[in-house]
Amino acid sequence: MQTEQTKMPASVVRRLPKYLTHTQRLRRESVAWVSSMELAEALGLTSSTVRQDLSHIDFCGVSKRGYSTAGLATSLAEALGADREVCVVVVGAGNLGRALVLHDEFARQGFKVCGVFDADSDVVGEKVGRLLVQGMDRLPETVCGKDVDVGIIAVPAKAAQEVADHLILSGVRGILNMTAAHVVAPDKVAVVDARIVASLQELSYAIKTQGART
Amino acid sequence: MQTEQTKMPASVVRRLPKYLTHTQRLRRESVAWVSSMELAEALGLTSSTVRQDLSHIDFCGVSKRGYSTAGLATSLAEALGADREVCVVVVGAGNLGRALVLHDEFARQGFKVCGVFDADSDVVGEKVGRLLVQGMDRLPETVCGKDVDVGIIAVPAKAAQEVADHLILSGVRGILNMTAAHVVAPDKVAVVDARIVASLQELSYAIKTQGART
DNA sequence: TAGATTGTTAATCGATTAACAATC
DNA sequence: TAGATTGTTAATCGATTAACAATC
Repeated sequence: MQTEQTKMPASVVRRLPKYLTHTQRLRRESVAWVSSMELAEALGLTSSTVRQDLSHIDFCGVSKRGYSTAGLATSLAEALGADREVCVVVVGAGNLGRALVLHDEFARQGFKVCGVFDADSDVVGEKVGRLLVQGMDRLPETVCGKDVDVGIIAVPAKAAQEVADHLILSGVRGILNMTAAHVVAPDKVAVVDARIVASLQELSYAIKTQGART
Repeated sequence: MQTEQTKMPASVVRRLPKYLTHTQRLRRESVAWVSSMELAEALGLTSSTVRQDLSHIDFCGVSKRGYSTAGLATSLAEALGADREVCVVVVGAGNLGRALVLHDEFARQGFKVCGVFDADSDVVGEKVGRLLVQGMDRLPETVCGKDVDVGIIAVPAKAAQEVADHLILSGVRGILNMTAAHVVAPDKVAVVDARIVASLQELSYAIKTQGART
């Protein structure tokens, strides 16, 4: 059981969203209890890994019954910081950027898109959902004024670092990088890569080696 | 140096796209040689990890000079299967699906979108770029007829498994899952999660614990 | 040549799995 | 109660890092 001061291992943090998503679904289906074995089965893990992972959050299971889905969902959300609204901005109003602004799943999981920006003055002023595309010069005031924690980079790869630098100067504390480029940031700004093309390349490798010995 | 029969560790495969992207960029910038230290520096790794990783591909560096960017890019592409065109289909013609169909980066890295599908008959027939949205019943013939290796799931999370089952039956060998739901597939079909929302939740955790001891 | 950098072996570190006492 | 399931400790496994001989 985790005291608020220590960080969980990254490997554990990366699995927590899966537990959360699945537990929320069980709740919607009115399932009240779930065991480590059932979670493992559903998510392709071992029950041992599940119990180890859940021992990091501030929540206890019950012998012979497992974990209450209500309590588990709440604790997981709290552990991840998914119990509060997180404001994000999207930089890049191309196809991908627009899709992210309009992505329903974000709002449903507590991520609110508070602004969309583009360097191209031709698209500045266009409407994306309820938002207007703004010029990059407006980024700092939006980040400060609306308490934006996260910036999403959805521009061509070659502009990724430049956009990251803008976001960092504007004061975001986390960056979601949708490009294939590596982005450098100071320690105080967390960077996570979404790696869409890289994921396809992983698949390409997996397909190529299907049948080869492990 | 890797013989074609053994698979590389997943941890290595996940880093190869980063080496490839960076090396391609160096080539564009007319940089002919790169050392393991330079690669490590640029990508946030150690030079030891870089040398270990590159020892898995069929390519040798040169003492005192490092790796030829031309040779490295070619070998990495070959190792990943990125030297041939991979046909993909996108299932889901919502905002995200459409954005992926139109995503320039795919074509540039050798992924060709050969079809886009949706279960909603209202959007079937609409145009996305040069493609028409097709009904789900057309999926099997497209996958077979056009030798499609990969299906991308870009539908609401609750329909993810159903779409995965369609793709599997149609004969794809890999699935890129853009939803938060876990997707189950037989061993012969590789699944990679893009985890956009999960990545935001990772960031949310990182932000929440910024300043906490590691 | 001297010095820099590779490829590889050995050491360390961390993550996963197994095992089991505690418990409801 | 008996049996199932947790939380945790110990064992295993794999990934990363360090070290260094070989080499250009």
